[in-house]
Amino acid sequence: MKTYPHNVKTIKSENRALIFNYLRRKPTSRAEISKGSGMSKSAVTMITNELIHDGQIVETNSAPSARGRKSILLDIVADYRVAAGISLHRKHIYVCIVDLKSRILAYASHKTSDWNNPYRLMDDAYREICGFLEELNIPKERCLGIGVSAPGPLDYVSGVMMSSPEFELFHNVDVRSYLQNKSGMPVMLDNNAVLLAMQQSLSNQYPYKNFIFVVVSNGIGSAVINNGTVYRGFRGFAGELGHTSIHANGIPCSCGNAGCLEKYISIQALQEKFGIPSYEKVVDDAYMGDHEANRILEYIADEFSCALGNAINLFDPDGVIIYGQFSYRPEKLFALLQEKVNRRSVITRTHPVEISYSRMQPDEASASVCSAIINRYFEQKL
Amino acid sequence: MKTYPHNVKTIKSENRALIFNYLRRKPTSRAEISKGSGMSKSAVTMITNELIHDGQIVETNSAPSARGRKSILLDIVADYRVAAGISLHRKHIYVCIVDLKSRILAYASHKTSDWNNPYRLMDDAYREICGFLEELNIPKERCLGIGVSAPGPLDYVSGVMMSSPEFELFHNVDVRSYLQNKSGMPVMLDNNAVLLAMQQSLSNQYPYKNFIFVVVSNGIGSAVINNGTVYRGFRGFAGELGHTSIHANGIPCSCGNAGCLEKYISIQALQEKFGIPSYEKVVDDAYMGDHEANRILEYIADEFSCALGNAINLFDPDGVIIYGQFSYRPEKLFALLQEKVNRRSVITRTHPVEISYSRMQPDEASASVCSAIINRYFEQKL
DNA sequence: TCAAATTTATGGTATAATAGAACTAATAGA
DNA sequence: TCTATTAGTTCTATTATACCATAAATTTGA
Repeated sequence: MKTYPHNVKTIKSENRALIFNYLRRKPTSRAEISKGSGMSKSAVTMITNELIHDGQIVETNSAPSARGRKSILLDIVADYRVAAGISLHRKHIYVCIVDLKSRILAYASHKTSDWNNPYRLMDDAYREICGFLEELNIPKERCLGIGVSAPGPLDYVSGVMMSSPEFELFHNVDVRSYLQNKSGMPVMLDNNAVLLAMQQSLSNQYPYKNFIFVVVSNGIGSAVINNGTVYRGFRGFAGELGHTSIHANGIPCSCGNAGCLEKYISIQALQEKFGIPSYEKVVDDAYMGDHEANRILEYIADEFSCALGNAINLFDPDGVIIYGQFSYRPEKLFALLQEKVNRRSVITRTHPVEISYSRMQPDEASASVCSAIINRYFEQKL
Repeated sequence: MKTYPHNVKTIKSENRALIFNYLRRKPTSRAEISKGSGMSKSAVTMITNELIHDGQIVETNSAPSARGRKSILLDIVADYRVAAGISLHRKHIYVCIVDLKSRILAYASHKTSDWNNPYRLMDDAYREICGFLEELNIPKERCLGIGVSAPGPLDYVSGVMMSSPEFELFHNVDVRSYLQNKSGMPVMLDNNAVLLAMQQSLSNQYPYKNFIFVVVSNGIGSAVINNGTVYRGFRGFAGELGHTSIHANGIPCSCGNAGCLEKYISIQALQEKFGIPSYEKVVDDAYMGDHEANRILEYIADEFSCALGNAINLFDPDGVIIYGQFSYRPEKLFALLQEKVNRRSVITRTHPVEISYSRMQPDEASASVCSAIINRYFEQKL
C-alpha cells in the first residue's frame, strides 16, 4: 500500500535511483541502462549528464561491441562521498571510513570491555571518525553520515539499542539521537545481519533474487532480501532465526522459549555437548575421516537443516547464504546441509534452493556497517 | 530493486491506484484523499472527475463537517465490473460472481469426486460462470476475469497447479492457459491462504499493518501481508507453516520432513492422538470444565505456539490472524495461544503481537477467490 | 438574517520530466 | 571508402502535477 504520491519531480529521483542501481554494480553504458531499465535514451542521457556535471559519476573507458559505435561506460565516482561506520561487537569496537564502492579508507579496531558507559564509547568512536576525516582531508560535508551496527536487538526506525544478554548495559540507548546531535550528520543504526545481507546482495557473488542470509557467530541472526530490499517486518526485528525452536519441548533458552536453534548448534552449545576444542578442529578431523567429528557435522546439519527448512518453507527463497563460523572449509558441512534441507523443505520440491556459504571478504564485511548509509545515498529520494 | 521506469503517464495510473486504495475501503471525499495521500487537490479533482465520467466512481451523500462546506463523499461503483471465481476444495467446487465490493451476486456449490478430469471440471465451472453472467445480464466485457483458488501447491506466476497429496490427479494442470484460452478473460490462480489474507487485509477488521494469516483446515497454510501487499517470496510458495517442523526428530510427514505442525494439531492428528469425535465437542467440553478437554486445548496451544512463535520471530508481524477450524468459540484457545506465544517469541519482548481469530464472514471468505482479480483492477497499472 | 470564517472543490498557468523522432558520432567489415 | 550498425544528443510535443486564485457551500455568531 503506497501512501506517497508521485509527481513530476519524484519521477526524476526514482529514475536516478534506477540508474544508480545499475552503476553501483558495475560500469554500464547509457545504452545498456536504457535498454535494461526501459527508460528512453534521452532521459538516461539527461540524468547521467547531470550526474557527470555534479561529479557523481564519470565516463570511463569504452566497452567493445560487436558492431557499431563503442559504448562509453559510466562509473560511480567512489570518493564523491564517504560514510563513517561504528561497529559494536561483544569484545571490540570497530570504526571505519568507507567510500561509495565500499572500500575502506581508514579503520581502527579496539578491544574494549568498557560497556559501562555507552556514551563514552560513542564519544571515543566519533572522535576517531573526526580524526580519520581530517587525516584523509575530507570535509565533514562530504561524509554522508554514520552507520552503526550492533548484534543485539535494536529498533532501526528510531535508532535505539535495546538491552540484551550480550550488551547488558545498553538499556534503550538512543544511539541515533546522541550521535546525530553530536555530529550533525545522519545516523543509521542497524542489525549486523541486515547490513551484511545488504552488502552481500550488492556483491553479485550469488545470483539470488530472494535469499535468506544467516549470520552464525555467538548468536544466530538472519535477514531476508526480497527483490533487492530487506524484508523488515513491522518494526525491523524480523529474522530471529537463532531463537526459532526446533524442539518444542527442548533445551530451555534464556529468551524464554525452548529448543532454540542457538542452544544446539552455537559453538558454545557444541562445546558443551561434545566437549570440542574448536569448530575448526572438528572440521579438520572430519576431513581426515574421523568418525566422531563427522558425527558432529552430521548433528549440526540435522539440527540446522530443520531451522533452515522451516525458514525456507516460510520465506520461499531461491537461496540461503550462511556467513560466519561455518564458512571454514565449508564443503563437507554444506553438502550435508543441502541434502537434509532438500529432504525437509517442501519448497525444494518446486524449485531448487541452494545453500551456500558467504564468500564475502573480511573487508567487505567490515564495510557493510556503512551499507545502509550508502544505500540511502544511492536511493536519492530527493 | 525497481526495474521499471517512471514516466509522466505512470504517475497518473499510480496516483489513480492510490485514490482507489482509499475509496475501496470506505467512501472518502476529495479533500480527505488529498490530505491523506499528499496529492494536490487539483490532481485529486482531475483524476476523480475522470473516474466519475467513466462511471467507475460516484458522488454519494455529503459528510458532516465541523465547519465550512460539507465534503462530497466519493464511492466505488460496485457493479461497474464483476469478477468470476472458481474455488477448488477437496470435496466440492464453488463458483461465484462477485462485484467490486466483494459482494456475491451469484454462486453455486457442487459436491464432486470427479477429480479424474480437471479439464472437465473447469469446463463445467466455466459453463456455470457463463450462465450466471447471462442471468445477471452482464456482458462478458464487464467481467474482469476469473480468479481460481486451490489449497494445494501451485505456481501463481504461471498459473499452474502442481500435484499434491490432496489433489493427486492435478499433475501440472495449466489452469491459466486452459481457462484463458477458453474464456478469453484474464485468469489468476492463487493459493487460498493468500486470497483470504488479501480479503482480510482489506476488511479493516484488525488494524494490523504486517500480519501473518493462518488458515487451518485439513492442512495448515499461511500468508504474510506486509504493508498491504502479499509477501510472495521467490516463486510464491511462501507460507508453508503446516510443514514447519516443531520437533526436528518428530513424527514423519508425507512431505519428507519430520515433526511438521500438521502432524500435531490438524483435526486428523488430534483424532488419532486423543480419539476425539470433533474439535467442537472438545471445545464445548473444555468450557464445561472438562479436564481432559482442557488438556487437549493446552496441547494444541503448546504445539501451535511453537510454530507461531517461530514464524513471528522470522516475520516480525504486529498481529497473527487465524482462520478456520479454531475459530469455533475461540476465546479459551486464543488466550492460551497468546500466553504461550508471548513466552516463546522474543519479538513479543519488543512490541506486542496479538493472536486473533478471523472474524471474516462466510460470504467474505467465499468472495476472496476473486480478490486477486479485483486487486488487479484497482491497481490499474494502465 | 447576514457577514465573517472556514472548508471543499475547480480552473488556469507555469513548470518539470519524459518519449519519440531526427540527427550526429563512432566503429567494423566489405 | 562506403555501408550497416550501434551509441549518444538535441529538440519538440505531450502530459501530469503544483500552486495560486477563485468559486461554492456551510456554520457560527453578532
